[in-house]
Amino acid sequence: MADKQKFYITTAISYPNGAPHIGHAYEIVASDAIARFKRIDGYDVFFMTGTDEHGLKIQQTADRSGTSPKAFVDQMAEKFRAMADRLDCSYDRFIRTTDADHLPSTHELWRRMQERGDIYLSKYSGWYSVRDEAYYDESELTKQPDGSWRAPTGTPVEWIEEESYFFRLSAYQDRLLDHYAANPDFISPGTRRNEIVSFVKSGLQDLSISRTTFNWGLPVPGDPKHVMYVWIDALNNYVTGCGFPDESNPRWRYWPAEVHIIGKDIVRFHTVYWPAFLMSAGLPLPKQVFGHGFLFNRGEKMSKSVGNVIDPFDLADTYGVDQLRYFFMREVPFGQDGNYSHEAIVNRINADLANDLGNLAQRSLSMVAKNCEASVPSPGEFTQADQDMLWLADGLPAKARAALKDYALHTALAEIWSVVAEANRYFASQEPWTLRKTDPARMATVLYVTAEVLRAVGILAQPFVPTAASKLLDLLAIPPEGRLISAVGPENRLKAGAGLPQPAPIFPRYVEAEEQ
RNA sequence: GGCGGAGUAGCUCAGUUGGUCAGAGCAGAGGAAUCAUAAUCCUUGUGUCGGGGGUUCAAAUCCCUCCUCCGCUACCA
Repeated sequence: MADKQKFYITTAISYPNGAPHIGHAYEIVASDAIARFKRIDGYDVFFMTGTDEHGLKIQQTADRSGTSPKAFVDQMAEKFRAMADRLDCSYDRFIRTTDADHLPSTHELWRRMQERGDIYLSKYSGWYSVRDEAYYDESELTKQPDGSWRAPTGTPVEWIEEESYFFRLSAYQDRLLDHYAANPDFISPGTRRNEIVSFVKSGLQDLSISRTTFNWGLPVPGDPKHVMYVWIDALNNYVTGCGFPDESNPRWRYWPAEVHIIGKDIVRFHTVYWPAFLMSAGLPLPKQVFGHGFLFNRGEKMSKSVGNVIDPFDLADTYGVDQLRYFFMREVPFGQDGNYSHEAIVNRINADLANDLGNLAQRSLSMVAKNCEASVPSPGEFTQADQDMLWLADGLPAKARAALKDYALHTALAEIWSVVAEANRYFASQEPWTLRKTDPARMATVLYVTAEVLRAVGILAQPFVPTAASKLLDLLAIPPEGRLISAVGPENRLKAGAGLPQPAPIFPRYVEAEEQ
């Protein structure tokens, strides 16, 4: 296994200006499922997530709460890490842009871009709204009766000139377009790709990459009154995590990343700025950037004013971690926006998890426990129905891999659960409870086939519902080494006679509190 | 305004290169069974495939046009 293929996957690093919300949870859970899938599919996976801790807003929030920026982010980063842990996310590194190794790494990136001649000192000027912390184009402004100007948000603006370092982004327009053309999958899904191509074609301006108006950030090498502006600092985390610039670091081999999983709102930064920075620094580009959609609460964007902000910890407590993970990934086509509601989550939990899979495991394994001496039953000759059922289960790895190739997590789950549905049909049509009295040998075969299907389903379900899937595999007495995707299929069938533990439910039904 | 995407059963959506493509899941209705977490199985959809026009022997699937919704259109992440 020394020649395992590597797979490096990242989430965006979160800005810990406020508590983690459902969007953060969604992104990391999906990324985790991909990472877990690749691991059990034989890849050498490096999965990184973390927090982006510099910038004006953090500094201001820290000021407001009467603490230092560092103390503030220390506390906030812990919440994000705790969320990742609570959601069973198997990150290999939780990176923080305040980590000690991020400064030398980012300095080196800067130095290389500077060496390339892509960084120059100039003045950044424009209409700035202090309240919005944003610059606006003159065309966006409206004149007030008193002659002053207002931003589209209604806040006052003033003309600001600020010394700033610039990155020669304009020089990369053609190279970026060439790269998009040569690597059609670089930006995914396709609709995001269209937007970016169109944006780059419309022309690129150089990018302001330093600020002097605040100091909570990484200093610019050789000019410490400047701090590096967000994107240099933030995006660079992806190579810092691999040990950059130390190419002898054992993790350096993970770069370039196979995929950056990010929200659709930051696609541009990851598909225009980031590759341009890397080209400038002479580093290889990530293979793909995948922009997922957003989750809305009954069609409404989550916002504090509407009061529909949902705490991921509460969701996990209410529904269960596996259940929440399953809902996120099954309900929404990955890459598109989706909705969540209590009803939708409960429906998925009860219909798919408790009824379809949980109950299938329970009804079949309890028959095994009662009628087959609590061990894997001995199958007789397989009928056509048995064969068809087994073939469906055996075909799951190929289908799941095909779906994962495009990160179509919802499709992978649909494929797995279609086998579960077929297994319920098989079980009902074979009526093992009748065979128990009329033809016990045939009953054993049916139970064996069903157990085999559960084995395949359990293996494939691990990335999505890790705890429950592992419980299911425990019930089938599958050893750790038998839980890889490669173990699905005829070569590794359950061994008749192997002892099995007492079956126990793997997915409880969700019962409304008032009904209990 | 420009560029792009989408409008298919109550809901969420599949529908490759035009010819069982009019579908799936959920919800609803009826029935069967009782191994099981009152779970499961079977049966059940007359939908103008957004409107109109056109190409074709044949279009949800190609072309034109109109309507509606959405995304992007740079330094807020």
